[in-house]
Amino acid sequence: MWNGEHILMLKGVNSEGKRRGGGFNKVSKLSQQLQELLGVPEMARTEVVKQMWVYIREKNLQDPVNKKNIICDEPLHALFGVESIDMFQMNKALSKHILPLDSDEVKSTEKEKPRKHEREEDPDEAKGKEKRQKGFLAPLQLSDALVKFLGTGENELTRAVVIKRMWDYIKENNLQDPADKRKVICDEKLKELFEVETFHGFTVTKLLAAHFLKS
DNA sequence: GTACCACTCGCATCCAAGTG
DNA sequence: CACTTGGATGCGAGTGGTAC
Repeated sequence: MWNGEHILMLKGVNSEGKRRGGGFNKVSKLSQQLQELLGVPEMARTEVVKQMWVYIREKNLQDPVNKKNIICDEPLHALFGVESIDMFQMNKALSKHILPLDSDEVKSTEKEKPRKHEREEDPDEAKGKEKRQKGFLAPLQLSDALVKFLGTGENELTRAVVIKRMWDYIKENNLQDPADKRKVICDEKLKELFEVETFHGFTVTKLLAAHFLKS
């Protein structure tokens, strides 16, 4: 028979059991109704499904004609708002009752990662002018063309800020290739700046490199 | 020589049970 | 066996000036 190991092998998980962190395994917060049904406030999505099936079999709620169909008893009816539900529909319906822990306030310790904000508020620039930002955070001199393109008059920005602005612009003007959103189709302004028709999202920094002048 | 950090999206991954 | 459904998550892709 197929045991867990075989399945893991099939799934491409190596023998050391190194598994990618799956979103399914993440413990989530349950809605009030689901909490009442299952008796716990938090559970991994996979566990929820499992428990639902335990419950369904206990109560014998499967439609004998079509076992994929589940006849809702009162608690389930309250939960899903329907008389019966297809097993796949149930997964969909369940998602309304499985909430990210984030929505609950800071109960867990580590989940909070306001790294971006921390950095935005990084006081280095405000307080310690003499302490120049380093590496990626160091502001760079922009080419005239890039200054003109950005249209803000700023001639010194960090790489990260420029990249962000670029993507803002790309999205605003809907320049992403719908077939592959990593591809960008240049409009006139971009063509002028980069002198290409299209470019790959990853190469933005490469293209931009020509517009960062060494000081 | 190497780690650092920012940006973006696509993809594989995780699991359950029943059907074809 | 492969396929169906749900969706969050982590990785990987490329770049590069600077500090260690």
